[in-house]
Amino acid sequence: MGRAPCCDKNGLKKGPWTPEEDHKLISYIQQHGPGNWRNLPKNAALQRCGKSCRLRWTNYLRPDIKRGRFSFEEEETIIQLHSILGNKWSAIAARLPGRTDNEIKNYWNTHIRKRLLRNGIDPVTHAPRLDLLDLSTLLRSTLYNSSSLLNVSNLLGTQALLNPELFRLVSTLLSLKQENPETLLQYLQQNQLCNSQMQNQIPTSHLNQFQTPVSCEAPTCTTSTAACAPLLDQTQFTQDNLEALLSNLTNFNGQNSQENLIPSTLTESYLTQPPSQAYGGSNPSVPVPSESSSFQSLNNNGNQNFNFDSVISTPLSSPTPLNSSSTYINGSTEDERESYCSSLLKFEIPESLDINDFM
DNA sequence: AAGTCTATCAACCGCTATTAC
DNA sequence: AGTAATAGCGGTTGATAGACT
Repeated sequence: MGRAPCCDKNGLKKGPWTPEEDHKLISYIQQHGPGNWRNLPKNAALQRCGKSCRLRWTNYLRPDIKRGRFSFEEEETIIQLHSILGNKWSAIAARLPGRTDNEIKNYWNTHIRKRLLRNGIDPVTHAPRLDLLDLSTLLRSTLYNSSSLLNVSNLLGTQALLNPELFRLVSTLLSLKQENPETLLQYLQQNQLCNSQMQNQIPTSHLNQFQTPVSCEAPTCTTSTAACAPLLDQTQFTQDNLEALLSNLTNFNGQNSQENLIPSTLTESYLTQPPSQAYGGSNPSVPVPSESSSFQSLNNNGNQNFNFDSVISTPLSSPTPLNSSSTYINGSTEDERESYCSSLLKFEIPESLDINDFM
């Protein structure tokens, strides 16, 4: 137990301040200045504790407090400072003249935090959330790399966060594809891409998908039990097959947790990426994400209709530097802010995705 | 129109750091 | 140096307004 609340003593008043109380407090501080909060209530004839008076003054009555909506620049500053300082609201407030730590904290919790989550960013680490990522985008990029050099190193940044079995499998497939597609085919046939572990982890519907030549469309959910049947007929083997296979093998992140190949402990982890890289932009403190940090929206169904084309485009530069003069604009709509921040954050999660699950 | 839900934010609580004695 | 009081901070709560059904 900590110290007893000061306001419990002497039956001091709690709760919202009345205009009369505000007037008393303002008048007293105008005459004597702030400070000596312990004696202030008595001297100002207020039935409040000093702590309450200090809070009321610093958070609400101070003449230099800026009221009203946060500008884009203020919002951007808060995000950037938070990525560096964390929940050091007073330190952040010190960089935002006229804003109080309490106000910034409230604004963070009610607006920015939710927006970051909606855009696939963890508000604590400022890194993309692994459980919102689409690894198939990464793999597809590698698969279609015109240089034809297998760039597994692109994957290394995420390797540590993937199921090791999955990563090994994908790496092997890509390696074989690079060396010789026929070798890859043999590998697929020999392993049937369905060892005991994979049988348990890959839904039947996803495996069955590869019994058809072109598989980039929505998987057909069948009740077939032939999960371990040969996945590919030699005559059917195409790059599309491989792509679809990879996409499905790596597309479980957005699905229900029972089918998730990523260990549950890792779904609470994040990419090992410097915090500010999640945002992009020209500001040195906001590096542009690499190709490997493209992300894909989860579709409305959450799992079935997989769409490569929803990959988020190359990041834009931050529209304004951190300390630029204000481009806005109090009074803009939430949608406009959303749009602004979406471009700032570079990738987004559909509204239909229930971000409350991640809060 | 009434009831319910949701978002917001002022204010409080509990803890740590700092200061005074 | 040790102790108590005070200041300050961050997390949380709860009242309320507005949106939704």
